Amino acid sequence: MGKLGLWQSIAEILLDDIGQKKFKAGEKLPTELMLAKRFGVNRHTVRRALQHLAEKGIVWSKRGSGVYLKAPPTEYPIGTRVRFSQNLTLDGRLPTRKTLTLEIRAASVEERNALNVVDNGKVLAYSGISFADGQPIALFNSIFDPLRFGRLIECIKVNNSVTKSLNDCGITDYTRAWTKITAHLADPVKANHLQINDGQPLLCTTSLNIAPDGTPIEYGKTFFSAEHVVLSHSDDLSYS
Amino acid sequence: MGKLGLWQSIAEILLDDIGQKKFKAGEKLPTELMLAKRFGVNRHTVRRALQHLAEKGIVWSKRGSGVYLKAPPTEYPIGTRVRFSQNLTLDGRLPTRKTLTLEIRAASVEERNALNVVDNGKVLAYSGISFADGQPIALFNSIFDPLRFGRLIECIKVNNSVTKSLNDCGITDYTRAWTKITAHLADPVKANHLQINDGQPLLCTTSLNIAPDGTPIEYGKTFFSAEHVVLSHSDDLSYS
DNA sequence: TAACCGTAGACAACTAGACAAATCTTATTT
DNA sequence: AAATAAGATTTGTCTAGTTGTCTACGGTTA
Repeated sequence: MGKLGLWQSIAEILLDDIGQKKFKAGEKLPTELMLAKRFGVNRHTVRRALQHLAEKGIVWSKRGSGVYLKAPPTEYPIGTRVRFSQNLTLDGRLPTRKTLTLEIRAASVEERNALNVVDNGKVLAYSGISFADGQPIALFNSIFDPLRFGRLIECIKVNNSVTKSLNDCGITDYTRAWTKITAHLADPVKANHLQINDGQPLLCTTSLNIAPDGTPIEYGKTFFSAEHVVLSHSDDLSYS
Repeated sequence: MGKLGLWQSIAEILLDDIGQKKFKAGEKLPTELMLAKRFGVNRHTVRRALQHLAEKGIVWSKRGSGVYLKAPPTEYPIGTRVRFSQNLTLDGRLPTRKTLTLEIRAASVEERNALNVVDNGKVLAYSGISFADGQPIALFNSIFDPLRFGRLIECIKVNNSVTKSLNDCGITDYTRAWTKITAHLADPVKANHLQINDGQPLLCTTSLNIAPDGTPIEYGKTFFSAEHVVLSHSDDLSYS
């Protein structure tokens, strides 16, 4: 039966260290060279051990920066109670978001078609990263009509919540008109943001939210890390 | 199709933005620091991307001032690959299908939990490939209770239709209780069946169909080629 | 032999920080 | 109102540290 390879032993020791909480979640591990010196092996051997941990989703490495301990690999079923017709909200976990862009800019063709309003070709674009318990799980991109929701920029800066900000702009209710779901491979930039390896699968939802009177409100595109998210849907839920 | 570096991806995204006319000609682009924050990378990486665009004569930079868009943006080719739109509530039920397996076998844990019936641990498993226009679109896998639907094997062989066969077994109506959507990478076997490269993304739906009285009928798992399929969902569709 | 493991080195890609040079903004002075 | 000065911003350049990838080589094992 198997004698343990050197790198497997190292992986186990590292796992042990992690289990004993010698490293905090999200923190940087010692560099490969330091680990190599500590274990008295070649850097490549350490790399192999780290690669193993990365495949198990325990650590995540950022080129030029270091290897980081991932937030606990909790399952993120986006609950069975999620209503597809509304924005997906994470319950039970601490949802946070980080803004990447929040600006009024020219609309792309796609955006122009979705929100047919757009008069002078400008849209309000809000993009960022969604976290659950500190783990990035999605890249979102929301497009609004700046004429109706110009105030939204300031509101979002304060509230950090779209629903609440829309409320401040007089939209008390909106519903999901449709959702399209596709899958893609993560490009390097998205992978970097989501702290996954590039080439990993992403779930992509494209959707349109409309007001009760049918006018489009928000055109959104969201990329979920398939590793962390399961989209679920039930027919017999009531959409209010 | 080599792997893209980070800066190459960023250059591509910027090119995309320019093509989509998100920046006007002669206008200043966001500063390197802003772009770095947006893409979640170091300023130097952004600089590399900008340098590339500068070499292509698309932008020019002025020290102390900023980076400016030079050429009038060329219209971006709206790359719309024609894709199959598949409604979420109608799984894998596509024009032609090819049977891979049709047998009664031991149930997996997952299947046992889904169809809580299963007494002696056996299930009726029906798997195959769905085609559209000769193009393989999805790999489906349906699980039934063999006690209730033992005759299904013969029916399916004749009908080549699940709905019709269930009808022959006395099930005139059934509805989708829930659907879970995930994304995975194609393993070599699945890739081969779907005639795509392995490592390509797959959309995976797991679902349960139930009878009007709530008893589970079919537990299904379908892998769609993300390259060819878009799952879509609208609230205002009538499911009948 | 063939496959695998570990060592070794070189280079590329990315991060990080510091500083210089050019420009822009703003306040102050004339 | 115009010119000037000071400070902040922005791009250019440099050095250093870290991870990713590639090639090569020897030893062990099946």
